[in-house]
Amino acid sequence: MANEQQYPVQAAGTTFRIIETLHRLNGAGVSELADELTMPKSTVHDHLQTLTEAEYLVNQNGTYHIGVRFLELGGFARSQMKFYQIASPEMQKLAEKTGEHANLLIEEHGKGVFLNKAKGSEAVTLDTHIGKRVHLHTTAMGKAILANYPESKVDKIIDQHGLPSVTEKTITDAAVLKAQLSEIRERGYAIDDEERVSGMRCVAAPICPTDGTPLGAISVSGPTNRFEGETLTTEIPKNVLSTANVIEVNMTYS
Amino acid sequence: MANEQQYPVQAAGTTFRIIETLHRLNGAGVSELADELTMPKSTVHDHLQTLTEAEYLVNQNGTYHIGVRFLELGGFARSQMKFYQIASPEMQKLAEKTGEHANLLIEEHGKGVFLNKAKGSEAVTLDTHIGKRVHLHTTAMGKAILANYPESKVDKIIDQHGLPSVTEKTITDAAVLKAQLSEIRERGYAIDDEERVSGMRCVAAPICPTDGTPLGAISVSGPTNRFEGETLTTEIPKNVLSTANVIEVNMTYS
DNA sequence: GCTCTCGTTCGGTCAAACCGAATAATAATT
DNA sequence: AATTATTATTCGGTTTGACCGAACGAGAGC
Repeated sequence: MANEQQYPVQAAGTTFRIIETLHRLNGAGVSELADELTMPKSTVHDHLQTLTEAEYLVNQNGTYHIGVRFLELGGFARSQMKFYQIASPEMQKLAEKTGEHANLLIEEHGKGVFLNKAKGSEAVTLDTHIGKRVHLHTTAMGKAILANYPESKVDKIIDQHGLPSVTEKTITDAAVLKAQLSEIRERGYAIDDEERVSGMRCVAAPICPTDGTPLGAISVSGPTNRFEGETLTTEIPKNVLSTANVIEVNMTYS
Repeated sequence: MANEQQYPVQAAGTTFRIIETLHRLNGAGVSELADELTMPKSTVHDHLQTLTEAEYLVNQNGTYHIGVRFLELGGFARSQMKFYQIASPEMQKLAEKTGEHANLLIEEHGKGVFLNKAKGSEAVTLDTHIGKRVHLHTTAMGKAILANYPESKVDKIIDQHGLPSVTEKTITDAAVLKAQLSEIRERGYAIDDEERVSGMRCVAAPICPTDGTPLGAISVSGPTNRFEGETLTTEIPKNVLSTANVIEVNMTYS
């Protein structure tokens, strides 16, 4: 992997590297960041200063943290999406009906981004916060989206992000993935069998109104012991597909 | 107002100016942005290129948009906040009990940031998306927070952001505001009477566990015709204060 | 009170941010 | 379809400011 990315504006690249490291470390001081990034302290300090003055970071007695200011940008971007507006209430109903977690995911730059989640009565606590980015091939929603992309786009995404494994059941082979994608395309829905989180299964359907390009996907997820047999193969898919259909219809008739 | 802000890393300042303009215009092309910012197209293009490659912007056939990638940063920052974790479910209950919108706001860099909102059965559609930033003096939640800050901090915030009016009822005089803050401090809750949005009233209580410094505030908001008489002066405040108290207790006993 | 570590400030230097101008691509108009 | 207008993109030079090392200050720990 090429380690040195070269953006047209290098300083902006540095700034975001710092932000991302701060995100990863969940807050840090100047020296800690400088060590982590093998950069001079003064440079890091310059950037932190700038970001704090611009009100994107907060300094809690020496430790810098990502500010909720970023929610303004992300939250606004999300609220502008027709798909999010229409799908959210339906997703809520789906969670209530099934008693499990319902999720909403879109693709951006070849990765999946959770736009929303709704908690059902039985739902277990999850690792997914809103905005979380995941590799598409590790989730049912991601696979549902990929299955409806042209193969060239799928190849591009695999090339861009690879197929890293996050559990022992994650699909790491392109051929295996593609075979499953064509299955999904025929069946209409996708299943994730502990491919992202051990002990969790997930059933997802893509949202593809008008033409073929999927706008995103919805899913229901829960522990393996409640996601098996008839429930997994019939009942849950039926509910997910039905909700997906309602969203598709609502999307076309604004 | 000083027009030329000078950050230690100017390029980062430029990048965020572009991002903020893109946010304000809700997407734009290179030329439009260059005009708006009176910058050369090539410079704007360099930054847009960088931001897109870094996956923070998306390019939809020529028009650049803020990506939901920012949700990852903001959403994570929020999810790490104990206050958010504890207050959210209580806020949900408050919305159900009152049938109106319940809101959660914290202060960051002298402005108010909406962390969450819960929709009651009767709730009208609102202009506030999650992450929205507002001037503290224009909302009941903001005033509830300010009322529990030391005067020096209040002065600093007024100095920093001023007291701009957004409706004809917005408080624009520092003396008037301070008088109201001391009232709020005694009474324990704050009221916003169409000071941010015409036709809307809001009742808020600060969350101040352990020591005096407020962590944020919760509120219930709705149309003026449902927020009057006994409801406004007794019933709603009772519910809001009770919820605030539950949150405070839960905060102290982790 | 001393030391060690961390955050911050300062000024020089050379890389790169910025810009103008030229080119390519797209949309609009006739 | 040809032409024009407008857009996005590329390219290379200039000079600014990003980057860095080193010195300074603040604070915690012993």
